[in-house]
Amino acid sequence: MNDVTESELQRPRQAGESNGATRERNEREILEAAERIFAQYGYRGASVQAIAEEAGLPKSNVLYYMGNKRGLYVRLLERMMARWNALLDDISVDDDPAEVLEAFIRSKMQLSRRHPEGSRLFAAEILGGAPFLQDYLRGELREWVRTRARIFEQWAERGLMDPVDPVWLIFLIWSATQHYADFEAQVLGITGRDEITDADVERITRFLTQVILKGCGVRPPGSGA
Amino acid sequence: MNDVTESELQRPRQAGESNGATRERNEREILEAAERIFAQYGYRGASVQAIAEEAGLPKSNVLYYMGNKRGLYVRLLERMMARWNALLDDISVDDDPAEVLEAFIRSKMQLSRRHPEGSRLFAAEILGGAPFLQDYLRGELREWVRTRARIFEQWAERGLMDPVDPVWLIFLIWSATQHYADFEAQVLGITGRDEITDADVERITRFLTQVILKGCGVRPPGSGA
DNA sequence: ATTCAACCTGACCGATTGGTCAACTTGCGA
DNA sequence: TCGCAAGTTGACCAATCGGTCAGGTTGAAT
Repeated sequence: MNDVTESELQRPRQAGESNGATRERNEREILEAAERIFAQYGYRGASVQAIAEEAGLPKSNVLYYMGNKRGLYVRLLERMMARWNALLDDISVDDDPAEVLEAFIRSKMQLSRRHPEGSRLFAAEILGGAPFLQDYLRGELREWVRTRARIFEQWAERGLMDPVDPVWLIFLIWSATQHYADFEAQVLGITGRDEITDADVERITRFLTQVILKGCGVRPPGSGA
Repeated sequence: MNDVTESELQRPRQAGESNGATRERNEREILEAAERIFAQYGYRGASVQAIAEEAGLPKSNVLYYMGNKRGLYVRLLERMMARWNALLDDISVDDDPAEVLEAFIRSKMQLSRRHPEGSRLFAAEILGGAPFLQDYLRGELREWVRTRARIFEQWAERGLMDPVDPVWLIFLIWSATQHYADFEAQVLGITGRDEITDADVERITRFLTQVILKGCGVRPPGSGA
């Protein structure tokens, strides 16, 4: 139909308002609310009405900004994928395995901690068979895993770590770090706490780093070449 | 109202049928179908209609047997809890840590493999904040974890393993083993396979056993006292 | 003062939701 | 042959679903 970018370039375009500020603010609040609701109930279980109430807006207004439920959901998934893709973006065979693995565990933990709803949204999508993420899993993410796996293998060849299957090692780290966001209710229920503190996250990070590094025969950082 | 057990004892009770066989068969098929649907869509996202179609029965028939959606869901959760409770039911401080940990990892992997839908159902429930499982998590399951954790601690005191936090160790094993059922779509998408075979499960089990045991300083089985 | 795009929203739509109910069939025991 | 509980199911209900739309308000630019 009409190319938005072009028409925006042709004319100043924003009237009836002091900027794109209203849109920006409302969209942000809708996205936040939707992330919570979708994470809690899944795609089908979440209703636009519930998202609207969470955002403190009429349902019509939510649909005005987001078009439809499906588009809103996909937009949230893409936002989360972008956050994930930014992780461990540049590692090389010449890096120190211990440092890289620790950085991976740490940044993954922080991603789950900073965006627990996004993390749960992702988990719910995959739990349901990943109907919207098939292409991403079989494309971008597969490549991401492959390149890292190759580096792990080379480390093993150089004797810097045990010859464990690198893909399953990545899955192990993924699952362990994901757990504290996705199954927060379980962790809290069993430990008897009422929230996970920053100190907890730090302890968990250290625990996972220690066990996983030792478990695949990587010497801890700073123990020389 | 009426005590079913008593009236069943007073009279043969089953008429209009050759046994309780019809009920048994239909209930089994409904439970199977419901497990799949609830696992895929979550409690809210699943519809009784969808469950009925999956079971090949009219919606009315499903409700005739199960009463209502909520009861059906709770029944499935309880069935899965019973399976979980049967796990690692009797361990002692005097057992070999390596053997116990390997048995734990192995039986947990097999539980997830044998009942992938039940496993995903459980995961979806917890992901949504465990609205139906609060009591279980804060009660039975907490005790289960505590008693095992105490044994791990004693092993550490005896120098049979590193002094790692036993609760987080249990969570690590839980999350790693759970992953292959819950995020099967992700594992398949990334590895490029179209199913997880028994051989895969065996390899993953060995990988996890090796890394986790080594990671917390447990000597592999058979290396003597 | 007029214009106009952005913003806002109640009313409404057909479809689907969980659940009820009454009428029906089935088939063994007496 | 008849009684009777178990089993079966289509019709129906109010509530909610995702989505549309017409008719409004707002406010900077002209």
